[in-house]
Amino acid sequence: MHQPAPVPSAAPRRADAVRNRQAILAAARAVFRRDGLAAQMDAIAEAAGLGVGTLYRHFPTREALIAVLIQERQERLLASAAAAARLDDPWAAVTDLVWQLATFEAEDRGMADILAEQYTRTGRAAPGMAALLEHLGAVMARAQAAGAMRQDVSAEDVVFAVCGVGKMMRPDDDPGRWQRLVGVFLDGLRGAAASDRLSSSGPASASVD
Amino acid sequence: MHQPAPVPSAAPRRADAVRNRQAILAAARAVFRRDGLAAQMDAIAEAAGLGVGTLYRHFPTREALIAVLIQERQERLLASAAAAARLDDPWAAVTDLVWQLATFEAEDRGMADILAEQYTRTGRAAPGMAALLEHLGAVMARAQAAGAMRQDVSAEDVVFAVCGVGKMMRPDDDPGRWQRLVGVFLDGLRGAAASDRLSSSGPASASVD
Amino acid sequence: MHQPAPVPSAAPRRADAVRNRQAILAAARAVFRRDGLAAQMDAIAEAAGLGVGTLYRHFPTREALIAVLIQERQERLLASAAAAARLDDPWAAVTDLVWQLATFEAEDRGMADILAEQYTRTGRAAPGMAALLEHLGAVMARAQAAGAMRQDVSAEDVVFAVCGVGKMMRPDDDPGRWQRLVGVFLDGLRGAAASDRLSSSGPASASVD
Amino acid sequence: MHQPAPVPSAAPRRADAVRNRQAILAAARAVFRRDGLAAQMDAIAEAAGLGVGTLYRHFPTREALIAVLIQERQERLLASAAAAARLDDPWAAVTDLVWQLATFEAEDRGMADILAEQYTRTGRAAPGMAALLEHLGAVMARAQAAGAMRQDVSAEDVVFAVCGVGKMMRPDDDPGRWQRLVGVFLDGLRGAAASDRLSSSGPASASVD
DNA sequence: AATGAATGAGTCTTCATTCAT
DNA sequence: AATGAATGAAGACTCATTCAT
Repeated sequence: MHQPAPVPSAAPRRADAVRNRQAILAAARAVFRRDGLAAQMDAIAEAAGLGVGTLYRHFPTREALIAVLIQERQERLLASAAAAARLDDPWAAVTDLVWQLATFEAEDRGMADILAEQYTRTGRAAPGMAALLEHLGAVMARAQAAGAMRQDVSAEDVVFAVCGVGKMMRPDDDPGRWQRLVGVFLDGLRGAAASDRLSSSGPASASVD
Repeated sequence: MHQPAPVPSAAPRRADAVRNRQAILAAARAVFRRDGLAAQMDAIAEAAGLGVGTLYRHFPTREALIAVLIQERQERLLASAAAAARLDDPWAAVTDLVWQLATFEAEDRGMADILAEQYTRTGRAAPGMAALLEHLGAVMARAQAAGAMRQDVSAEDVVFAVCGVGKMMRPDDDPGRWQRLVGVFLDGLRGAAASDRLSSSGPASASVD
Repeated sequence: MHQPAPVPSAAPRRADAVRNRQAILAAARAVFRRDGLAAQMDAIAEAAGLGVGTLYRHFPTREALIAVLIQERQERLLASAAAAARLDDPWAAVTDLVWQLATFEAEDRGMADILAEQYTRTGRAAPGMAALLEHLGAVMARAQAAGAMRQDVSAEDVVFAVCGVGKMMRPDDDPGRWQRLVGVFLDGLRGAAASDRLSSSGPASASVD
Repeated sequence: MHQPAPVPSAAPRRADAVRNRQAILAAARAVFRRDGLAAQMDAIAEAAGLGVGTLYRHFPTREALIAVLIQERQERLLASAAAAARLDDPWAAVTDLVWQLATFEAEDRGMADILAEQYTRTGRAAPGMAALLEHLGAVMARAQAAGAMRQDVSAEDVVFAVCGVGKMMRPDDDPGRWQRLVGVFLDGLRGAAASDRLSSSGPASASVD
């Protein structure tokens, strides 16, 4: 049983490299959460206990680092989303997925900022977001078909709303607030379309550009 | 015997100055909307067709400019809020005020960003926000007393939610989306507390920090 | 008795113009004294109760204003210098002139700064300074011929020394200090050359570039 | 068994860094000497053959750079001052110290400018200056007690006078001038108080503000 | 491969000077 | 002739990124 001669490029000193990569990602999450999007590369490197050079060896660009951060987190989110989609009760699947998403945002507010920012602005987060929207879309379709959910909202709408809540969260806010608001939102989502209700008759004479 | 109108109060050399001040404010709104809070003074000056120096003559500081922007808009908002508070129907007063707020955010998305960002953080917008919260609080208390609205949400909660939607808006989004979402939110807000409902049972096993 | 038809260019509204020019010069003196050389044109204009534009009508340049300031003051100084030069006693003429110069510096420290700065750096103050040096030189020659003063110092040396004291003065210093030091300096100046004295044997082993 | 010299204390990556730090300090001295206090950071960086960023890495602020410059030089000065204070002859100790100070100013005229400017104003150079004044005060007290020096001058007076000379010096002046003037000053300082002498009778009718 | 020093374009802000009113 | 608003070239400082050790 021969081994492939120790290829120099492939995966040398994997232990170190992987450890460092993880350290950087962890530090980046922590620092972004603390300082917001304005966090500096040096701060992240220091938090990781590494030099900036090492950081740049792993991530060629600030943007690249952020992209990976998004990617990583989305993977976890997609897993929960997939799990939620497997629930039997159609409405329960929707609420579960929404709570997962909101909790995800609450767990890492800095990332939530980035996520929302990027999602709506550029398409950086698009691949993962597409998958999320697919799951959510499927689950919502099921609930809407079962008459358990308003017909006039899309998966994009729901993500938009939850990201909005996520963007408003601050590290030391009472988590009760976002939980209350997600509850309100889900309540509004349940039942028939809103067109027959007074409250959603829309902006009266508002001049919407 | 008419005089060539000796302008009464304080308006010296105002033909240009006032025009330029308005040009700067307009440009600032536009640029902040386009570039977010990161917008640069030079960009604003250029957008206004003026030199940076002129910009600094009118607003001594970046912060000062932003503050005035907030101030200006808030005055308009507070007027609508006061009007909404005068409506007879308790629930109508709530929905009207919420729609006013949301429309306000939609009209100037860049400013909405700034407002939301600052509102929760430093309180740069605090004075105006306090007045808004007062109006909203009064209106909500009336609706809640009438049993027309959930008891467990505060005025802050509502502003938080609407600002969240505002922060997500982008200049070329379909306004239908935010209108739909505000409608959903208002629906969720109506009626008794949600504690007896499944949907708002909260994050199941979520690890909320 | 006819008047020359109101020539437009020559000297129109002389009253205003002269008054303004004086106001500017007075303001400049005051402001330079207060803020040092860093004083701004706007500050001077404001102190004069005029717009910057008017200031620039009278003095095309910051430098020009300073030059005139120097000029003006030098004229006064030169008058005292000429008077001192007319004293009978040779040594008294020297001390009187030196005291005049030092007092001049003390009266307007901002100007003293400017004077010293300009004198040694550019030749801006040169014309007036030349006259001053001539007076001082004549007076010193007389004293030196009479054996009442060291032979090895020049008029430039003396001006240099007094300007040095002038540059060190601050608006709220005790005037006693500079008076004491000028006294010391004059004492050192009196009598025969210093080459035969221990104290002025010069820097021992100092490495003077 | 020799080791590859594990440098003992704290000197990581110092080959370049230390060299650059020295280059910056040297450049700063040169540029301040040439341009006075108005010297710009960019000019210093360029003179050092480095980018501005590097300059700011070593000295966080313009002020910090100046402070270090002062500090560095003062240490050398204080050493000479201490040495002068140890001389047996009281008057020789005074003259030696004064010559040291003057030579110090002459060696780095830019720094002399800064020193004098700051000495009387903010006290940026205060700590070192205090030590200098202490040495000088001790030495002067000794000389005055021995009747070798005027009683009515303080250590501050002497520093003031020498700084004045320092401020007037320009890079290409003949060093003979300042040496001559310091000699004159020391001559004036020697012997009894001047109150019985004509020359120091003070400004006759001068209007001292 | 890791380090952190170096880089320099870009940011906010100031101020002497110009110019429309 | 007076005014003060407008101008824009600097100046101090920051920070993502590169590179010598």
